[in-house]
Amino acid sequence: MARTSRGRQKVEMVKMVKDSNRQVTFSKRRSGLFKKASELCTLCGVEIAIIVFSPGHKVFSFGHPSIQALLDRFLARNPTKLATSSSSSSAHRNAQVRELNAQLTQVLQEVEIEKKHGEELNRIRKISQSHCWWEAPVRELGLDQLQHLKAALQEFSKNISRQKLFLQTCSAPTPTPPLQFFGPANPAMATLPTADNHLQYDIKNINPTTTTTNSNNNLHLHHGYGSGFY
Amino acid sequence: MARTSRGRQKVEMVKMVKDSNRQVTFSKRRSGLFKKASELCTLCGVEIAIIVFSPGHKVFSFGHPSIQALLDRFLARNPTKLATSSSSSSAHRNAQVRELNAQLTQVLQEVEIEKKHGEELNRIRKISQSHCWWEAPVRELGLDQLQHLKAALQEFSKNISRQKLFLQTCSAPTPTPPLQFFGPANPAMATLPTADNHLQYDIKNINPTTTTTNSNNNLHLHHGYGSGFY
DNA sequence: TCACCTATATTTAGGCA
DNA sequence: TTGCCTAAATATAGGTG
Repeated sequence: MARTSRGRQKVEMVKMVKDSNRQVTFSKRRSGLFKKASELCTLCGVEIAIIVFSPGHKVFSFGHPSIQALLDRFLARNPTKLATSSSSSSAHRNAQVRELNAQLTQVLQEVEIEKKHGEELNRIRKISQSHCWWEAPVRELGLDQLQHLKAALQEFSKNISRQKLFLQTCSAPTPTPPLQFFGPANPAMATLPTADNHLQYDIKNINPTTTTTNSNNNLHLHHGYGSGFY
Repeated sequence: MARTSRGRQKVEMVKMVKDSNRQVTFSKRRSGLFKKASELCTLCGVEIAIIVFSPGHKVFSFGHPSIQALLDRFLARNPTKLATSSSSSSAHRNAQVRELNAQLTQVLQEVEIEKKHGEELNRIRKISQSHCWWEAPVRELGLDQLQHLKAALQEFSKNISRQKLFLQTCSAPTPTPPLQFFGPANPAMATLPTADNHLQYDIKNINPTTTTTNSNNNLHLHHGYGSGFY
């Protein structure tokens, strides 16, 4: 087995840059957090409420025995000083809310567009990289690829030599010779593999022993939690 | 000293019977929970509020950026049927407006980030293309570049041959031979870009870490939390 | 209650399905 | 999104001061 996993990686305590990563990490760690909370509930018989506003504008909450009850108790102890200024008329108020809603919708659309843009660029970059697979360390290429590569490069080398001779002979601003690097003109190149069959060497990992940790679960039942409304 | 510690013991997920143990465990696990929460805040840029009623009838709370704000937002989304409905309508209204404002601000920030991201990707792409000049048709290359390229590729060709031989000799799943394509050994290649200077922009490593856990370091600053009043 | 120690028990990052 | 996998990073039980 060719070292399938590098195991858990250390991660800097900085906001994760990549959106997908952040999402996955959020998901995993949120469930971890809620699990810890539920364990604390059962082990120590305490009451806990957790509210999380996700990056995706969702609300997740955990509460034992009930969020509402806990919030009520908490608010009773720490009276909120909600701004009861009642500054403007009801109509004005409604207008404000509608305005904010409109802005929010619009901006959310912008976010969507920008995200698509970003993903598109990432995609392009990835393609561009896979197009440049020979840039990767040789050790990552398969034997077939290496043979192809060798043949192609020798052919190419000859072409280059000719080209160089041609240029030296002419000594004039290059008049666009009929040569292309990796163009379809070169049959050796036409069959070059693309970067994604690296894994030929992988040995199928068949692990009959299901001794892995996950067979016995649900020791600690999660006290009802779920995403909030809206 | 004979066996000072038996290490961490497994504990049943039931309420701990011994009072002192329960206290200690509560203390430890509460701080662990808050730490996890703060990590989640930092890593994923989310907002979290936690309220814990301890077995000793105390209240501990964690909140980033502020419990009050988070509770307001939560209550704005999940209208409570609090008995104290006296000022409820106006207060609730205010909470709603604040919620919308908060969302709006957050989303505007995201737009900014996404835009920067997009620009950054464009920039990288441009650089990457200019660095990948050998990908372009040969006709577009200058003499210097061609000579460079020829030398580099011939060297590479030799590497490939060696590599191939190695593989044929071994006939075993490649145990990572000590050969690299663009290693520093080849001076012609030394100036060629390696594929991984794309991401420089997101490496802001500010970590004065002292890795030992003992030194009481605030690596991940806990967004102000502490015991609530009473 | 908190800090520190050791030796384990858990969690989880990054890949993959 | 969720679940599974591996290997490494953390958390933490139990003990001591």
